Formats: sequence, C-alpha cells, structure tokens
Amino acid sequence: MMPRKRKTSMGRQKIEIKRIESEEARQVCFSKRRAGLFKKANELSVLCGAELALIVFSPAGKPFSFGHPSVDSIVDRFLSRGPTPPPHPHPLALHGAAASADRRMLVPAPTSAVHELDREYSELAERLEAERRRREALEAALRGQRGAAAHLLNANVEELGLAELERLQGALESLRWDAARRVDQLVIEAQTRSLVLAGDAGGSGFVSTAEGTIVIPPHGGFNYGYASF
Amino acid sequence: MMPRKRKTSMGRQKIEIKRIESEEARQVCFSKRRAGLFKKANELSVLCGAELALIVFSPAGKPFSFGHPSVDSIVDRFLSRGPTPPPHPHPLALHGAAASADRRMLVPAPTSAVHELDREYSELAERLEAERRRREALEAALRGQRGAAAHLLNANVEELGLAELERLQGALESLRWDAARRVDQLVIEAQTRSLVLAGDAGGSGFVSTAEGTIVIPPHGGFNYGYASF
DNA sequence: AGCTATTCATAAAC
DNA sequence: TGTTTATGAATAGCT
Repeated sequence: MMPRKRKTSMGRQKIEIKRIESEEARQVCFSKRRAGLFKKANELSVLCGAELALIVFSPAGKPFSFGHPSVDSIVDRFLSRGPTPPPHPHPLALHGAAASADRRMLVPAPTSAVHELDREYSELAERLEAERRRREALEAALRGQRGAAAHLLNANVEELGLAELERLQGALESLRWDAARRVDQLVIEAQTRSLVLAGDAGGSGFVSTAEGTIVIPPHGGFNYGYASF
Repeated sequence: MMPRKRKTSMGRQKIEIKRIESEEARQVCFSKRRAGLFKKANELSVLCGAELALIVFSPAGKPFSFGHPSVDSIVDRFLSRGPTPPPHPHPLALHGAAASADRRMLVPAPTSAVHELDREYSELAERLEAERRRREALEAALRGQRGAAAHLLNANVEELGLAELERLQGALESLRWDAARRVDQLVIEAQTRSLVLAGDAGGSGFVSTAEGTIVIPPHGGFNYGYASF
C-alpha cells in the first residue's frame, strides 16, 4: 500500500441543479442518474412493498420504464381515481400542501413552470417556423377530410346525443392517432438533426427483475432498447 | 470543545434490499426514501431535460406523483407507443383499461424545499414571464370558442407543426371535458328512464353500452413536451 | 467504460 | 414526524 499517485481525481464536485448545457455531459449525467433512479425505485418497492411506476424519456426521446407490479397496473390505478378536474385548471391554482388534504395528494411537480424555460428555443423556434410555413402552404388543399368531425366540434356539445358523441369519439380517436404519429415524426426529425446520440443497442426491449418489470417499448419503428439498472 | 459526547449514533448501517418486516420501520423508510426518490426524479428532469412521470402508492395505498411536464403527458406518450396499435377505423372499438382510463390533469405546484430557487435565474425568470403570458393567452383563446380547433381539424394533421399540435391538444382537452359531462348527463337521463345503459356512471367521461365503451379521447397523447401545457 | 475523491442520502437513535 | 449523527451510496470530473 501507499500509492504515490495522490490526487488522481477531483472527486465528486458539488453542482447546481440546473440544466446542463453541454450536450455530452448531459447525456452522461442522464445515463448515470437514470440508472441510479431506477435502482432507488426498485429498492423502495422491495423494502417497503410500495407499488410504483416510473417512466422516463431521455432528452433524445428514448423511453425507459419500471413498474411494480407493472407500469400499466399502477397507471390504471392512479388514473381511475376520482373525476377529472376542470378542463382548464389554472397552472398555479393549487400547491402541493393545499392539495394534500385528501387521498389525491399531489406531490409537487416541482417547478414545472420553471422547467419549461430550460428548453432550447433557438433550435425549436426554427423548426416551428418552418413547420408553420409548410402547413400554411398545404392547408387549403388538404381541407375537408375531417369535415364531419369539424362539424361536431363546432356544434354545441351540450346538444349532442349518444350517437353523435360516438361519432365524435371515433373522429377524435382517429385524429389523436394521427397526431401522435405526427409528433413521433417531428421528434425523429429533431433527433436526426441533432445527432450525436449514443446508440444504446441490444436487448429484447424489456427486462424483468424479481419484483418489478422494466419495459422499453418499441419506439416509432426504431429499435431503441436498453435495459438499464 | 469536544466533550464526552461519543458515539450517540450508529450512523447509517448497511441494509439488505428485502422487505422490511417491522411495520413501523417500513413506514419510516418509505417516507424517507420516497422523498429522496422524488428529489432525484426532479433533479434528473432539471439537469438533463428528461421528461418523466413517477407514481408511487404507499404501502397504505396513498398515491404520490410527480411529472414533468405532467404525469398525464408522460403517461399518454408512453401508452400511445405501446404494443397496442391504434383503434383507427371503428369508433366504438374497445381498448385496454389503460387506454380507456380517465385522466386527470395534475396541477403543478411551485414546489417545496425540494427545489431551492437560486437567485441566479434572472434571465430565466424573464423567459418564464413570457411563457406564462403566452400560455394564458392560449387558454383564454381556447375558452372562447373552438373555431380554432375546428380549423385545425380541417387541416391535415400530417402537416401540422408542434405549435399547432399543442393548440389542438388543448382544444381537445377542453372538448373532452364538455363531452364527458354530456355523456354523464345522458347516462343519468337514461337511468331515469330505466334504460340499462351504464355500468359506470361515475362521472368519468366514458360509459359502457351494449356495444362497447364510449371513450372520449384523453386530452394528451401526442405532445412532445416542448412548451406543453 | 473504469477511478476516486467528495457530496449526498439515509439507518439509527432521540 | 422532525432533528442529529455517522456511515453507506451515488456520482462529477478525469482518463
């Protein structure tokens, strides 16, 4: 013993909790902390028998999840409680403490309002502008496909009957799916442009642990997949 | 000084990751680790811009959650990519419980001690204000009438940009709420007439009929989170 | 991907 | 449930 190589490392340094600007450092940090987070989530479920679900999208849009007993069961249980609050809740209407009275305790979504500012607008603004012009150019020509749905939208919902509501539902389901695909497309385009993404590969897409299940769902035709933890 | 106060604590001891048998110890551990887990989740989202949702049920069944930008948006994004293909064609197709569950908008809270707001956020605060104004203007517009939404419906979704998709999402969320209330109302009327229409008339936005379940598509599902609402 | 020095989280005890 | 203490863990900066 008695290694002579004293300070071979600066050791862990204290950091501020704010967006890491360096893309590379951010990716590294994400990988490490994601692993740590999933580990902790698993430990909590094992130690305390708590049921939980954790879904994480990497900055590049890759999905990771962990659930005990499963993500679906937890999500279902969570979503099936109580009626939906008003359609347009004021973002700052409730605070954690005030909302924690009954069973629907709301653990702070610490800082959602602040987080939104951390986004890179320069790159995004450019994209939005391009998309807007593109849309305007084609909008007129592509009109009419959802005429029926548009009609229902314009109608007073309070006047609709079950039959019409059913048709509305169908139209919205259809629209929602198209929209989801459109978002996927935009995301993929964005990823392609920013590139430099570490390509985690391998794995069947999901891995089960003794107490929970980590599932990496197929992602828009790309075979992302990484079993962490 | 350094009196005789020797080892008043054993300090942290290493523990096995297995169920804690003592009910009391388990509860204490849960509280501490839950706080730690949420803190880590928040840090990950801030540091790396990752979008995530965390739902935890205490051993007693009490729910806690955290989402950035919101639990709903993350869950919807996750589920929309799931193995289950889209119910495109048929309006009354049945979906899994997860797909048909009602969603609640979780109102983000400006947080507790988890997030110490350092004052070096002057620049960010400025952008926050702009963002808030933009959001409020949008909400006001959506409250007005859905003409804009109908406009978006008429456009081909494949040509929409993120901004339009976001507006569409907001409009649909609003519509869904109204439609859900309308369905509930119809169900109540039907029950009054002794017509067996509903199994779950709990005011959740969907109702079972002989042919299936009417589901008003949830508000989210396709937002990628860039300045989402 | 590994290493190491530090910061951070937290098991115990009060 | 909150505070304190001492130690086990997680991880930032490098290579």
